[in-house]
Amino acid sequence: MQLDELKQKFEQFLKQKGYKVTKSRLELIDKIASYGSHFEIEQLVVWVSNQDKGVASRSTIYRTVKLLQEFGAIREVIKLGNRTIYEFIAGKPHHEHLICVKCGKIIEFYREDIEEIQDKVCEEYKFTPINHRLEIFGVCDGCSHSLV
Amino acid sequence: MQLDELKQKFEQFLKQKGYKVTKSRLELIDKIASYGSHFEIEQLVVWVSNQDKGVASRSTIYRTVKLLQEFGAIREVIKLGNRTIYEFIAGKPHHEHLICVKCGKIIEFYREDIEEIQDKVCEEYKFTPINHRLEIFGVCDGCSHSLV
DNA sequence: AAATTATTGCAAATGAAATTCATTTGAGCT
DNA sequence: AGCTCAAATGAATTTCATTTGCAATAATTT
Repeated sequence: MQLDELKQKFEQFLKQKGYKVTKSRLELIDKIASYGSHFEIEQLVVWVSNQDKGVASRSTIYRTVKLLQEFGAIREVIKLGNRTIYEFIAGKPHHEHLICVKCGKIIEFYREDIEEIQDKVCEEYKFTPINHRLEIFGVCDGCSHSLV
Repeated sequence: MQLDELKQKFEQFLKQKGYKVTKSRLELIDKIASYGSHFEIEQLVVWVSNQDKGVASRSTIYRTVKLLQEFGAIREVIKLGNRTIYEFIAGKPHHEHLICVKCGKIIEFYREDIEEIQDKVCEEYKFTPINHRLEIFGVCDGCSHSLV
């Protein structure tokens, strides 16, 4: 999906919810999209506030991230200790994560068969799934060869 | 595994690490074991402090939960928002969770095939897994019939 | 039993996230 | 364009879970 298209959809979403289309909100989509796929809010705050003009304050960033989650462009993907890592998922197919506990590297993968098994499990328990998250913590190839 | 056996192993663990075997530590294992399989630290703090004698203070509980994680008797299983739900896993086989977002009910399940697929994925990425967590959020059978 | 070292409990500090509130801005209306 | 009003913003403050510093205490070591 094109970023412009996404922004249009976000505008629609906002209007439909009775929210307002503001500069901050639209600019934040840009910023988040160009930040890279995974981010933590506090990093984003620092990064955004170091940019030319103040796109948005810390509170607005927190609020907008929530909105974007509601909209579905963003997802909380990794929760490790007290850190929350978000991911920009707009238009991206669903996937899971391998997280290197040494260097923090994040590897994405997708397995249709895991999805299918989950569906079966949910059916079995008459459970209606909304979303899921599979986090595999471990050591990546690079780190397993390093001596540190 | 018997609780006494577990406590013995925990003592060994402490000694081997150069930590001390204290009353609080041993009593906290008892308390956690009898609390039920899933718990949040704050609940535990309240529950424990309402018991006869003060087994341990809030800080000691936090510190001991960390120790027990290191020892392997406890695991952080669900992270939702800013809540962390722990599980007493000593001697329990590995499993994943379905979490009802309406009533908070937690259903455990285990699928050998999911484990196998994960191993394959890790092999593919030359990733050495340490642990993993699959959380499926959704609505349980009971809640999907309720009108609330 | 004295010496050594880790643990405890309290209070204070931390840090992420939410919230308050005065001010500003967007959207609809004329 | 100007008016109105509800919603959004920014700055500061608060909340809440978790962590930490430190003096007192308890567990090991000798």
